[in-house]
Amino acid sequence: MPYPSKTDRQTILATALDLVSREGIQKLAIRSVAAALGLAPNALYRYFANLAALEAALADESRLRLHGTLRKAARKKPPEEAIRSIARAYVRFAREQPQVFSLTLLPSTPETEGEAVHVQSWRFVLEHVARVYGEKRAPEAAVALWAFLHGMTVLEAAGVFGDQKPASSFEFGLRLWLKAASTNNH
Amino acid sequence: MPYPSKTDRQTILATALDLVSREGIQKLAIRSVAAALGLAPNALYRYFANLAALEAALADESRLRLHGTLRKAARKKPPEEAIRSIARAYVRFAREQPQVFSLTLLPSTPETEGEAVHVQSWRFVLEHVARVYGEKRAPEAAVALWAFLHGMTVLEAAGVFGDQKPASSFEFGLRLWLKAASTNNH
DNA sequence: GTCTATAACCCGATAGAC
DNA sequence: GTCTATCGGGTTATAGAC
Repeated sequence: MPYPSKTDRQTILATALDLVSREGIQKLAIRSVAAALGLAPNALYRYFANLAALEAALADESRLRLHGTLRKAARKKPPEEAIRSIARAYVRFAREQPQVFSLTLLPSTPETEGEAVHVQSWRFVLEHVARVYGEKRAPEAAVALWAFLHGMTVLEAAGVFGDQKPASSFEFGLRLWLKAASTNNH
Repeated sequence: MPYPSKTDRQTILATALDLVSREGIQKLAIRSVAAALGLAPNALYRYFANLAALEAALADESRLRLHGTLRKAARKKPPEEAIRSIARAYVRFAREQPQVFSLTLLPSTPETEGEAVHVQSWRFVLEHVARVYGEKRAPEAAVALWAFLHGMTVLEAAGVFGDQKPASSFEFGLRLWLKAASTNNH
């Protein structure tokens, strides 16, 4: 009975993401995913054109998860507290799921069906930043904050801080950013 | 005449770094380096225990080059201008030699002969930051600045800004950081 | 110190049967 | 839609000759 499907796109994606989160992106391979699913390697080509397509889909999925985490962190919080919460959630996500987080900036699938997660997520952040920085300066402020947070996660993941978490530097940067918002905005 | 050396550690390192800067880290292999040198692959094992050791040495070398660039940028400049110059040099290095820059945070060779470049470079930055931020708050301020700059380079390299350079966000973040130094420090 | 040869793995992708 | 089998390529690392 070879005909009924043993798998589907979402199952493959979930399995692959699980594999990446445990073994790292460098262990991702058509063969390793197929083995984890108990399938022959070439079965996956029915769902993804090639390895690059699978990676792109994983990147989209990781962005989706990060976006969900940030949304949840900001829900129903006053402007400044929302920013603090988003910032903390971003760093925590990177810390707790480093391998998934590292997929976040990988190329996305070309097809722009509806609206890319990337765009959607960026608008979400922009709206929250605008609440404390004003519409006009929101883009620059948002990029600066994003860069700072992302840099912190990269440096930490690279081990430049040794064993101790750079909590004070995180607070330092965030406070600095928030202070500029409150003193400069009106 | 098989005995006279055809190569040495430094030549291998330079060739490998050249290869990485042109083809990217994923093309680095014992074989590819050997081919670029016109040697048999296993000749390299006389100089490096394995591929990981070669990579670690490359990471050290890339940090050395970055450090040299930053030193040159800061030379004989007044405190605040030195910071601006260092920041610009950091981003420019990442932009002009992205592949070499990406080696910068890779693991270093375990041997701690003398002082690791990493430590030396960090102290250099710290001294310059202390000149504008004071000794006490220098560590946190330096980490925050580093994270911001590094984040900017990573985001840019990932292509999140599309074609345009985020010059205004760079200025925004740097100005914010410098303003906090001048208003808070005395 | 470099050479040739090779062992022992890894991988993506395709062809053709069922 | 999944299977087996295979092509064609990659890699690290080692053995032994010179």
